[in-house]
Amino acid sequence: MTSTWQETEQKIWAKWEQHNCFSSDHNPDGEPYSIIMPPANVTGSLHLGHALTFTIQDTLIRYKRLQGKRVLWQPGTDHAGIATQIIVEKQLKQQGLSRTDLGREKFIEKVWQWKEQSGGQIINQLKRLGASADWSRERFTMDPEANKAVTKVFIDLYDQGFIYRDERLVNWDSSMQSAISDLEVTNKETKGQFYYIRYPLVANPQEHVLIATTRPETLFGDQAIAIHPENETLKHLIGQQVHLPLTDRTIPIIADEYSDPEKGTGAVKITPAHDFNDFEVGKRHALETLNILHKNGTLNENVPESFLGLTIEQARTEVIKALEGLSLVDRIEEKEQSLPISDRTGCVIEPLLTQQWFVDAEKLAQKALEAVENKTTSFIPENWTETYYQWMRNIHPWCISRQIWWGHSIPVWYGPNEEIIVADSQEVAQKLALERYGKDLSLTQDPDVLDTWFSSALWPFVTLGWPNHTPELATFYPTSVLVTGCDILFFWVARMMMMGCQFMDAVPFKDVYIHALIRDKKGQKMSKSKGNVVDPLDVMDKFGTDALRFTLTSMATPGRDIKFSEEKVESSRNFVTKLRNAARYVEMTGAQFCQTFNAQNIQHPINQWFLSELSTFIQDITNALNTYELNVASHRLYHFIWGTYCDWYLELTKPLLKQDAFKKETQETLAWGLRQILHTLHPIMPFVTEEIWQQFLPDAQPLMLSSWPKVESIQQHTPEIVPWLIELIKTVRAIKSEIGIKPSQHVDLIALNTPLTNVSDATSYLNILEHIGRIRLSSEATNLSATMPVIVGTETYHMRVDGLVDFAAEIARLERTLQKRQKEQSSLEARLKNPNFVSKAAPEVITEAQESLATLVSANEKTSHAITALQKISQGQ
RNA sequence: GGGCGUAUAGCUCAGCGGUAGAGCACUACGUUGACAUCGUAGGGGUCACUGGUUCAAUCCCAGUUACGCCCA
Repeated sequence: MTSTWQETEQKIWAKWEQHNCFSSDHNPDGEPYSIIMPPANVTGSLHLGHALTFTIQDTLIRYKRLQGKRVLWQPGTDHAGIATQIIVEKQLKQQGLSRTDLGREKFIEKVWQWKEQSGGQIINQLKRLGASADWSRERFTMDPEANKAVTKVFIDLYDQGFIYRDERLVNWDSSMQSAISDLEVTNKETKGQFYYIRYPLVANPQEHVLIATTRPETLFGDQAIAIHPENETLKHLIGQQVHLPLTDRTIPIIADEYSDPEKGTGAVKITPAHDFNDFEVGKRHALETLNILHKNGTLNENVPESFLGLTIEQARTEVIKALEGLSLVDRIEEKEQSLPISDRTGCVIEPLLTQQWFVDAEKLAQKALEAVENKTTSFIPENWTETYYQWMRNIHPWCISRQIWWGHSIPVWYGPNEEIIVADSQEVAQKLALERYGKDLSLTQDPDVLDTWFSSALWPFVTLGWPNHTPELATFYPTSVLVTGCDILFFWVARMMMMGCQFMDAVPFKDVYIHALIRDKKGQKMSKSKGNVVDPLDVMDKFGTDALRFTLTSMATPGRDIKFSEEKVESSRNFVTKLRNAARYVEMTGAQFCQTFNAQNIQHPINQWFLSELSTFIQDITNALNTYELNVASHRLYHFIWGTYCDWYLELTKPLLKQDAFKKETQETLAWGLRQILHTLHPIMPFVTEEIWQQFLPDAQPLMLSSWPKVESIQQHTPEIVPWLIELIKTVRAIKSEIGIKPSQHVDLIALNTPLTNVSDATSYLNILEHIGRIRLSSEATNLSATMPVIVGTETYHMRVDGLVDFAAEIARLERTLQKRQKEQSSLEARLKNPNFVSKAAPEVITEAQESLATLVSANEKTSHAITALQKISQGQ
């Protein structure tokens, strides 16, 4: 049973492909609607987060396609520089090789080979999920066209002064030996030691300044001791020199507000080349930067020889040992400290002074910031706007160079004295050099590559053909909406905004829909190390893709994380089954999907009632999808299909179909209703809806290319008799259940005054009551003392009960109802008696209150009477 | 330190200025020709706490408590 999903889904997918359903050429005259798919990481495989984000996108795309829009969902993959390089390097390592053994060119070749063979499996997984992107337009961030665009962007930004090279502190991952983004560093709280060290004063070596540090090994790079200028106990030392232990250097004691008198000893060592804060202090006081680390994280020649080549950990132990030998360690305390860890390799990040390329993000951010301020681009939910502002207004220079091999090369060549020549090829660079220096020079290209996000930032327009002026670019840019999780808001969204505003002079998307993140059942983040990862492919195998998709959309409430559990998917799977069974019923009645249905011609109130329910339903779904409320849409679909369509309408049609006069129109309404359900459910559950569609219309064009229902063409008239009928059946069922009569047992209902008296086709209702409610209406006068009261609205009917009946249970039930309603009644009465309410509340609120009070009073009277009557009967027994 | 958020039924979560809803779980009954992956009926909540605004607060405002996420 469970293994059949995959097969059915594959067949449907094949049919879609056969009909070229994914192409963006459909509806050529429609209004353009486009979504850029966040490029999936080539190294990735589908996880639940992907499943959520791509289900949302696919739902929107399918919805808009049905609405007749000209849609483009642009797919692709991302070369994921660091991640991919790490994977390929690992593979090499298994063969006992390193990338340097291969050399750069051979290594890159290997990466391409890997990409062709095992990269991009996620694309097939996305197809399994039903993603209806225009797969013929699939792009890769390392495509030659993309590379040209990246190069052009670099050169243009350089020429316009947005890109510069500088020696600065960067986050250095010493296992990878590359700079990484601040966004790829996580600070982790760990237990560490706080070392109190004495630095002897030059003027009087017997006296010391006590400093506290978590990083004693960086002492060799110290350039000063800082004391807060208003630190009463220590400020007399400012201006003196101290002897830097273990070296023959002396360093000054300076005044700087960075030193917090409350923290540590109030005196803090300043190591500009190895701490971001110290770097700033150093700049303020024109201190030198002395780098003491090799690129692999060991100590370099700027430290005494005995420490040379030690790792940081070793150096820490050795430095403390040496200082203890000199009696310069005052004490060591345990201390919580936050340790910067590389998200990529898990190793400790060192701030390291290196030459890197930077984007002046502050300058580039201006237009991107304004675009959100003036609502050219809006965030959904809105509160992300504040987070975006916060980051954009405090943005740091963006370090875009990486010391790895896999990625877009930096289009820069260096002349003899590291003179910079920016050009899109070696030839051009040589030519420029010749022009500039008047002679042929040997140039070397910058060995670094660009941050992967630099190229992804261009994705919205590069995938559409930029820098060429393609028709796609003209049609689909700016894109309609970007759908993504909040975790890449800064990495990607902000940067696309910057690049789009800069190079297209227009925002890359009008809306940014930020959805929740997925957690496990207990609300914890899913991670391989915790072993709580749920594989969406397993879920799809077990419950079907539609069930997974429906689960995800029904839980996609903006601004709230999703706790994922299998039980929910199970319940969605049951929903799929329910729909299948309903379709089977419709088929069994002989109903067919016909093109000529006209809702206005439908005569029977049951069918009219259903059509009117259907029309508000479609309106609701349309509204919900228009406002990205996929959870609202899902719930409405669930309750309409299960509750209104299956539980009531289908049941009501059973007796109706037996009547020749209404058989045909009932069949038609039934089938047409199902058809509208398929259209509206299709964006969320594409497979089962398509399957049923083709069951009814095997030769038609796929449901995927059909059209969204129009509410105007549906009858809006609501016959009141149907709610009365439903209410009557429900009440009788409740009474039966309460007093222990089997649901299947027929009962007589003495009803003198019903809406049926004025209806021409009363037979059909009597049939319904008989078949669905097991109720026979009777107007025979009878001894009311052997009956149960049945209150429907403001009328009381009498149910004849023979044999053993539990009057007490019914009295209790009625009393429960009465109690609840009386509470409501008195609250309404109190409100209406309150002069403030009557004078201040809105007139329609007052009218509404008066009306509901009147209804309540009447119903409560009926109920009280019924209770009294029952009490009398039971006493008389 | 700055920003954002959450607290509603046993669980997971909707909702909203007019005293509460769903799914799952639970209880009872049930094969009426779509469906037991089901049907019918039912039990279950001081809407975290304290103030304020209002004719009216679960909802708006302020504070408190607890928990989460992001940035520094």
